Amino acid sequence: MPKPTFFNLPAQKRERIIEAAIDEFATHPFHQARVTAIAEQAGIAMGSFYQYFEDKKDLYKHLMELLVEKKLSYINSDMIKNKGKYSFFQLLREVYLSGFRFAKENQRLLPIGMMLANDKELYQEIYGEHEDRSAEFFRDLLEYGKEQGEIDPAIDMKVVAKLLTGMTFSLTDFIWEDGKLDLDDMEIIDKMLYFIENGLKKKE
Amino acid sequence: MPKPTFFNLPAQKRERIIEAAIDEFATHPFHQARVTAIAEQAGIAMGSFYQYFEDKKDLYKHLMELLVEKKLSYINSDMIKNKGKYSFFQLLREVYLSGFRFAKENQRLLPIGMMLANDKELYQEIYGEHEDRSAEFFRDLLEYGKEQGEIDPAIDMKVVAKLLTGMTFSLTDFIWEDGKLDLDDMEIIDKMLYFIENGLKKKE
Amino acid sequence: MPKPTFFNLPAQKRERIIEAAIDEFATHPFHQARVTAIAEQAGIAMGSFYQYFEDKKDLYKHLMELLVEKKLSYINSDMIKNKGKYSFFQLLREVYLSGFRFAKENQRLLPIGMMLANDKELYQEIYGEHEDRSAEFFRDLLEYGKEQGEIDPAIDMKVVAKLLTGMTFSLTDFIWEDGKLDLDDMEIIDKMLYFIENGLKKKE
Amino acid sequence: MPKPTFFNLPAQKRERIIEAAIDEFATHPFHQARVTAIAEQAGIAMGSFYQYFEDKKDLYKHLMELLVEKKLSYINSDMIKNKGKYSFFQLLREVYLSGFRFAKENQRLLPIGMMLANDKELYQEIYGEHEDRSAEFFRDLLEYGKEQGEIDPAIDMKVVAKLLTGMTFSLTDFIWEDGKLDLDDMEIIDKMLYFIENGLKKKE
DNA sequence: GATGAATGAGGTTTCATTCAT
DNA sequence: AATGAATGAAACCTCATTCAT
Repeated sequence: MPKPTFFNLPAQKRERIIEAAIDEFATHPFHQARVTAIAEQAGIAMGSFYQYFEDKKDLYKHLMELLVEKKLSYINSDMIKNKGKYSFFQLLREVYLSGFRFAKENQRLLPIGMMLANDKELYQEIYGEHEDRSAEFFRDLLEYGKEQGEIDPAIDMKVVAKLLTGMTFSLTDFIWEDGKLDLDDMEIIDKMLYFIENGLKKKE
Repeated sequence: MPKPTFFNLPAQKRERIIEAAIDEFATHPFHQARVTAIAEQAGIAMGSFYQYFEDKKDLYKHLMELLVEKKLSYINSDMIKNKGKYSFFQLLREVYLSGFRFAKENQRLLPIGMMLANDKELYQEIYGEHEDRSAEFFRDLLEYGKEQGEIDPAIDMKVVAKLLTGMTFSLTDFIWEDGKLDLDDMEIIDKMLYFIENGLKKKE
Repeated sequence: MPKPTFFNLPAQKRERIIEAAIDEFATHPFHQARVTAIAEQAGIAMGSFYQYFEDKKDLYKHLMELLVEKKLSYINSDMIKNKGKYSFFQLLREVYLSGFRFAKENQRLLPIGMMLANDKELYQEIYGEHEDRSAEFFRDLLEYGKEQGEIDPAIDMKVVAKLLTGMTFSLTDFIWEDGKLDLDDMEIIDKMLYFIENGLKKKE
Repeated sequence: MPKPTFFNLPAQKRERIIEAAIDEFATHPFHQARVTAIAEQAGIAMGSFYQYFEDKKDLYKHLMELLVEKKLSYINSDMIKNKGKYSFFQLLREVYLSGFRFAKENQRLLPIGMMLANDKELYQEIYGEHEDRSAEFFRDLLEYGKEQGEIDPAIDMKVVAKLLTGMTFSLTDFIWEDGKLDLDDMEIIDKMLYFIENGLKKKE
């Protein structure tokens, strides 16, 4: 929760600060990231920084919120809201697709999330104890697929929810290690789904 | 590479140092880990540390090598060497099983690998540019499965290799977040393989 | 000296500022006291503060003057003015009594004076080089007592003046450490004077 | 409690540090005193300071202990131990005399104690809640005087103990404001005691 | 006159690494 | 080879004061 001062800032300046922060946090793990560098790069005085934010962590948390918000905006929420009209596999495709699109268009942001994911101590401070949101999301989705009778009942929901989560990370990795793959978005997603679909769908 | 002095140390002392290092690196990201803490915990003088290692990173690299070595020792290498006698899915099962066993018996080590995986800067310094060993390994394995005619030819090797890698991370996560799953080892692995097998195997 | 702006302020606002200042200076030594805290508590903007006062010290000095003024108002000035009609010991009693009453009714203010008394650097800046007003006051009083023939001529004026001063501090301390003494005002004063009187009065 | 490192230092260096600390703390209230200044003046690196002391407060506490220790060494402990052989007033004289001697020979140290006495917050952190040691000491002494039948029974012990304490402060003040008094030590003490003795002694 | 953002010097503390014994 | 003290570059953060509206 940045201080009110921050939100009263002219949008342009606010943006400059956020950009600078992203640059720094994307290239350095939290404890290695320097407030000084951010202030400098944003063109503000050290003192001003602390007029906007409680401290380094405060800015970091804010950044995380922005990212989540941004990521959510990539999901075709129409589709999700009207679940009923779509098959489980269509929905899954949409989810992966949006994740992929987001990652592709915001490559700079990827490391930040990745780093946080691995600094458990920090992660807890920010999101509290509560468990992996991603896995939870997939479990709901799977549950839906089951209800629709699209999923092989022999499948273990818990295990697969976790696996699907792991796969999104793999997806991100493709982009991160960029250039090593010459397929276009749809293709990757479809190849992936082909595999998943076969793995999950009800056998007749 | 640690200095010769290190290897001349009585095994017991060497071990104490390694243990101390593991403790520290398992609980703190590289830059946050303190050499002082390691030396203290190992019961050696600060000065001695630098008689054994070039610097902090030197010790870290060494640690990584030890871990890889240890992990490899968990693989039923017999099976792998005599690939020919086994089906692709049997081999895959063996791979996951050994990975799982290692993780379960060395929970303390998991965070270290995880953290490294996400500090790309550090990762490169240690492993150079060369790409993900894990994915490479799976691609070889998949290739073998294809040759054996066990895998659906419509499957994209590159993509799936990456996915299989991602899944091993998910596996590790199960253990890390410990206690949240009430299945025993085999069961988890088998549920996972059931999904994978359906996804990959040749349709008739 | 506060700027004219300050004195043009509506009395109520002026008071709010003074109260806030007292609160801050009573709980923190001068250098530790924060202008920000005062402004905040008084409900004025940081910038306004500097429209009223030259700087932190300016406000502080002003505060001191107010306190002295307030303290003086506790003395039964009638009695002092008409010295001639009273015995030295009656006057002394009056002096201690008024000091005590002031302290008791303005406990909040005590620490401020105490702190200043011990920050010589600050003290000088405020009161200049000139010596302890309190001791001076007592010396005059003693002189009077001597003239009246009430005081043992063997007594050294300078020394005792200082001692009487020290005693007023002790008095203040009683109140500060509040509750540790179960006598009422008069009683304390009288017990104290009993001692002093015996110490000073002319032997026959 | 400075770190062991500090006590392992060559006496000379240790002393240089202590001297530097005294210089700084004698001229600035605790929060205003700068570690940098101390290190510089002592001729050690900033880092070294923190190898010797936990932090600024750690050094400060240590200093206080040294001072108390030093002050105690000024008391003619023989006399105190063999109370029985001396009259109350002789003992009192000894106490004031030693306090005076200490103050006179360690003028530099006086402000430190004074400042601490008025930073209640700090005082508590160092000496805990427990009440004024000085007053306690005098109460014991007075009790002794009473038992010996030397003190006017009408005297209130609590009140006078506090007053005697206040007087020691006055004494210190004489020295602090140095040069303003042209009597020699004994004389001051004796003049003071003359007053006190008359105040306290049993009337016949 | 009022506001509140902007500034930046300055302070404490941490820690990897070097040095001298 | 072992020790442990010495070093000093940063890093974060605070706050009195100035500035621009």
